[in-house]
Amino acid sequence: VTSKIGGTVAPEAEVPVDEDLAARILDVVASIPRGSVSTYGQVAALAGSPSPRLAGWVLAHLSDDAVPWHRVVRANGTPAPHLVDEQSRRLAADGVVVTDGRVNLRRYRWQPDD
DNA sequence: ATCCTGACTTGCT
DNA sequence: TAGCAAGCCAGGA
Repeated sequence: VTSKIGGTVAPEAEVPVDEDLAARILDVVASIPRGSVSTYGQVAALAGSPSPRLAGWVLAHLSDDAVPWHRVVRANGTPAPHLVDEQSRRLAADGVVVTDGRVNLRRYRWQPDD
């Protein structure tokens, strides 16, 4: 399987362990273009993560300034409760409209094929 | 070892 | 539209 992040990836061929997996997750998030958003599930799928929770965990613990974590929301378009404020501001700065703490995914969802 | 919690999803009621 | 349960992974008590 090919990933547009930076090379080829084998989701099921080999056991993707923490570091590589975490790195892939961060890469995926880092590749989300400004003005678009993605979901934990989508990020997990693209990175080959077995669980969306892991994507959340990685962002919560291993993200740095180079990672636009604010472009990742939950499957229903709502940010996690404790960061709705900050995230909403950052998204607004990206040009993403957030109404009632919610993003219209049908409109802003990231299509890796762009 | 068990139970609980957390930047989650999906499916079924 | 809303609530609930089951899966899922990492960590802490």
